[in-house]
Order: sequence, then structure tokens, then C-alpha cells
Amino acid sequence: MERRHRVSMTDIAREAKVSPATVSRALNGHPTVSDKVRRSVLDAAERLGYVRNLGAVSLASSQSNTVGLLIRDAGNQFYGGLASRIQAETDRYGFDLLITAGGDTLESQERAVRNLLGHGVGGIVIASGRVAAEAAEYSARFVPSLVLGTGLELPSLSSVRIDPHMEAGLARRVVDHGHRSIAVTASEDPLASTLHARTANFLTELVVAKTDTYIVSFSEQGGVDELGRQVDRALADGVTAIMAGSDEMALQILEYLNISGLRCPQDVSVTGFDGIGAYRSSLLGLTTIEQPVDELAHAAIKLMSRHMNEEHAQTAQILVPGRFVKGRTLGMAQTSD
Amino acid sequence: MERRHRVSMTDIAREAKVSPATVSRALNGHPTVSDKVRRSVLDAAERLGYVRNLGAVSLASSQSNTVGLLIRDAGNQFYGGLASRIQAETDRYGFDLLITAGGDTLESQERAVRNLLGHGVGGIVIASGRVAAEAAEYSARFVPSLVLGTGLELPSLSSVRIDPHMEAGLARRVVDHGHRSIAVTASEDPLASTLHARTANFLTELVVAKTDTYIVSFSEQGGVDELGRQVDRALADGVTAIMAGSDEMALQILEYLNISGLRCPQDVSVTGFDGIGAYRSSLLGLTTIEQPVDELAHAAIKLMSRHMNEEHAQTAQILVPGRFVKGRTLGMAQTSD
DNA sequence: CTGAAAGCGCTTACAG
DNA sequence: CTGAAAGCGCTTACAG
Repeated sequence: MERRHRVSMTDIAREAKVSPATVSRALNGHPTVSDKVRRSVLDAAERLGYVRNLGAVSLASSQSNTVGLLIRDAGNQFYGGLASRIQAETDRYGFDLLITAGGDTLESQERAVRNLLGHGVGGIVIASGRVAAEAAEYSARFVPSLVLGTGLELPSLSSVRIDPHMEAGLARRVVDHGHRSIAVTASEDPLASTLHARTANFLTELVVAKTDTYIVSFSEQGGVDELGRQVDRALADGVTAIMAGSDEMALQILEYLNISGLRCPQDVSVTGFDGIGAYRSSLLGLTTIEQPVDELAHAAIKLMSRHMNEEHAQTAQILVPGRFVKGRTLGMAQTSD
Repeated sequence: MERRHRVSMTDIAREAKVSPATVSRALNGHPTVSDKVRRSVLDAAERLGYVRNLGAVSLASSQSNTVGLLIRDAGNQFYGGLASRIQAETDRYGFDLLITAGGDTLESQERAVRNLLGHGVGGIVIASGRVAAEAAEYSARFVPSLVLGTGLELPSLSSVRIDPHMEAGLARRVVDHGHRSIAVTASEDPLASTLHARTANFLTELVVAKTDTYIVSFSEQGGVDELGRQVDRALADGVTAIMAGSDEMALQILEYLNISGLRCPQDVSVTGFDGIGAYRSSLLGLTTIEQPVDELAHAAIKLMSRHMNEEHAQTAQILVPGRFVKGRTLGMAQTSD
């Protein structure tokens, strides 16, 4: 248990009676090393409890086998789940993965990118609903970078996300249930690019369908009271369905309705987005879209692998379909007229 | 957007017309640098888009300002939330944070530790319900290490977790509701040390209270069918309450009861554990214990800071109280006799 | 207050 | 197949 002098390649070289260069080659599986030597080097490394200094490796080789993942908040089910799947994919590809949380401001995001870069990552995946475009572009100045699961549109960067047709399709379903006055949530945070894109996609479809639209704006600070006021006002104006930008928001709305004695979907329909974890529970019965987390992670790392290996890989915008989750919170509009 | 030659301290030195040594000192806020020189160095660094190579830093200084966090799975609300709070705390302390996911096997966990170590972290926080003690001890051989939010007991390592009295207290409440035949979930995964400890704590209290106890064993693979069989058997044997090791398990049980037409708590009571995120929703109404995520993260980083700064800081076992969440899934036992 | 030099742990042409 | 040597980007006594 006592903390020893960190063992280096030199120690192994001494132990195995070869040169440091040979140790390096043996450890890296270089083919020109004789089996006998390789064996004894590996033995010595094991015996001494050797841990490779990755910083020194990337310093000396000026290339890196590790990819960095920038997420805003692992506490968010969607991004947490994404991180978890990304880890599985990088494992498959033999990459090391370093994760860091980006925070909510441009400054803290650039700090996070610098942190990753400073640890010598060879590529960065940015998975955060609230990225400043500047942070992504900053990252791209140094290593192949890719934006994942986000509404952010940057023609110069590769991106992987759910097909926006899913959002349009959800809106169409709401319309098809007879709703003609529909509220959409909107975030007040200017950095919440994913939510903004979602809101815009919902609205576009609703406007095309010639329905009345209504905005319920969400502020992080507002709390339940502010949310309640907004919902009340919307209902008073005749809204019969609310499309939330995320399951989390949808759940907050459902809780408020419940407290107020309003029934869902009889009095008002509610839809969510993400369809992950507990929000998927049949007990909640939320009508929502399930994000294709596995496919998103898979496509992202596949693409990243290409970017890291080919000098001038084409940037690509990949769209992955999601899945509609029926639930019980979307019902037919009551024809009160 | 084009990827340039990575700028180094030498480049800054040339630009600012000073020596690399001075650049280093200026960047590190060394007091012996004249204001004028410092200014021009900082300017040059900014202008050139300098990113410090942290690997080289820790290589040269053989000390590190970054702490590593090993979590099993960011997709798990509890650990995801913990990661998110840990980030906030390390930010406060001025540490950099590197996160990596450990996986489920001893081998992948040691790999994760080596990855962190290889990137030169100065300390490691292990937050995973399924740690092999060996992985934690391996980590402790190299840097100050600390186990967080876990049932794992290692006298040689510092640890921070929820006070086990919370588990006992929950069991006592169930008993106080008149239940005399109570099932407890148990995981079949030998590495699930947190769940095992929880199960043991529940059982101890139940046995002390002289109730009949019953085990519902949970396997990752079993699926709903297997779970249903187990629950049915327990109920047939007269069980009137089920204490789940986590909210996630509790929710699965509730879903099964719902499908089977059984009411909770009228037919059977169910309790959870963790009380995080969507599981806390009043719509679910789960009776559970809320883990003190903020306090856990705070205590962990405070302790880690001490371990990293003082040569021989005392190892400590810190217990943080949680909070009982009343919910609606725990009711009085029906006196059918 | 500043610089020249050695060294941290590695890799990689270059010889042999 | 193996070794000696230079160098990656930094820090830090040691001189001045």
C-alpha cells in the first residue's frame, strides 16, 4: 500500500538487462523484437508494477490514442447515457477516453477544451446541449472535433445527431390528434442551442400545419411557480397541448398539472423528448421521442476514428433516426366548440 | 479553422523576446517576474493561441494539479449526478478534473486507473458501486485515493458515503408500518459491493426487529419475467413490503406490480434508494432515501485536497446523513390475520 | 529579476 | 534484432 517511486522504462530496462529503446519497442508490440526479449521485458514490467506515462508518450511521439469527451453535465440522463455509450465505443476501437464537464459559459467550455488538449487528446467529441459555437471552433483549431447530439449547426465541423424529422414528426402527431392551439417550451438560456433548435423545429411544423402556436418560456431559476403561471396563461388562451423540449421539462409540467388538479391528456396533452432512463417508465407513460443513444455514440466514434486516422477526412453531418414512444400523455383534442 | 503547428513555450519566448524559463515563470505567476515582462508574455501567449501541454508540465514538475474520477457508468443517475457535483467542487478548488468510466470487471477497472495515472493525475476518486477492492488498492499504490458513495470498506483507504444508519432507519420505518414479512432485493453481481452492503444493512435491522425476511434476487440479464416470478413467489409467501436497493430497482418492481394489477401500497409496499432526478418525481411518489449528493461531493474533494497537499494525511471514513423522502409507496401493512 | 542547462519519461530515426 | 542519442514541452535549481 505504500507509495513507491514511480517505475519508469529505465527501471524496466535495468531489470530486463536491455536498453530503454528496446523496452519501448517491446511494450509497443513492435515486430522487430525477439520473442525472448519481449517476454522478459513484459515480465519485468509486470513485476515492477509499471504504469506507462501517457503524457510522456504523446510528448515524444506527438500523436495520441485518446479521445476527449466534453459533456455539459453528466447529471443529465441524456448526456450521461451518451457518455456511457461513448465509453463502450472507444473501448471497442481501442481508444482511451477522457471525459470532462464543460460548464455553462463560453469561458468554462474553452477551459475544458484546453484541459483536454493539454492532456494530449487526439480528437474531441463535444456532447452538450449548451455549447457556444466558439468553443467548438476553438477545439477544431487544434484537433479533429465533432459535435454530438446537439442542435448546433457548424458547416465546418462534423456532427452527429438525431434526425430533425423526428421533431417535425412529433409535432405532426400532435396536430393529427386534433390540436389546433399548441404551446412549445422555449429556454431562456441563449446557449441552449439544442433546445432552441428543437423549439424551432416544432414551431416550423406547427406553423406549416396552420395551428395557433404559443410559447412557454423556461428559465432555470423561475422554479415551479413561474412555470405554473406560464402554463395557466397558455391554458387560459385555449392551448390544448404542450410540446416540451425535453422529458425533464415535460415531467415538470405534468407535476404542475397534477398539483393543479388538471388531467393529462383529458385537459391538456403533453409530449416530451429524449426517452431515456426513468423518463421512459411505463408508470409515467410519457409520449415522447427516444433518442437513439447507441447509434449516436456508434456513429460518432466511427467518424472520429476516421478523422483521427485520415489526414483530410471529409466533414460529415450524420442524422440518426429516433423512435416514437406512444405513452399516454398525448390524447385527442376535446372539441369544445 | 486550419490546424496549425501547436505553439509551445519556445514560440512565446521568441515572440516576447525572453527565455523559455521566463515564459514558464510568467505563465505560472511566479512572483519574481517583472510586471512588464509578465504582461508581454501573457500577450504573446494569447496572440499565438497557446495551449499548455499538461503532460509535459507534470513530467517536468513531477506533481499534478488534476484529480481523476473513476465512475462506473455516467448513465446511472446517482453516479452521473455525483460526477456533475464533483466537477463543481474541483472547479472551486482549482483542480482540473479527468473522468473515466471503469466498466464492470476488475481488469477494465485497473485499465481505467492506469489510464488516469498515465495522464498524471495527482489523486483518484473512485465512485462506483461495483469496484473490486483490488482496483482501489491498486490505485492507492500510486496516488492518494478515495472511495466515494460506495459500500466498499477498506480500512487503508479514505472513504465518503451516506451514513448506513439511513438504511437501518428506512428498514425501521417499514417495520413501524406494521410489516412483519419483508423482502429485500439482492444483486447477483459479486462486484456490486454497494448493493450488497445495502442489502446487509436492511437485513440486519429487519432481523433485529424480528421480522421474517425474504430475498428477491436481481440479475442484470433476468429481465422483467424473472423479476416478476421472484416477486410473485415472495407475495405468495406472505411478503407485504419490498425494500429495493435502488430507485431503479424499485421502479422496475412498481412497473411489474402495475402490469399484474397489484396496487402499491395497498397490496404491497415498495421502497427505493437514491432519490435522485426523475426518480424523485412526485408523480412516481416513491418512498425512498435521498442521497446527499452535494455533501458527498463536497466532503470528497475537501478530503482529497488534504491528501494531495499533506504528505501523510490521516485516512478518514466520512459518513454523511441522507434525507428520508416520504412518497406514497410505503403504507401500513394489511392485518389479514 | 532573468537565462543557460539539465532532466522528467518516453519515441524514433540512425547506425550497427 | 538492438543500442546510443536527440528531442518532445516543460520546470527548476544554479548562476549571475
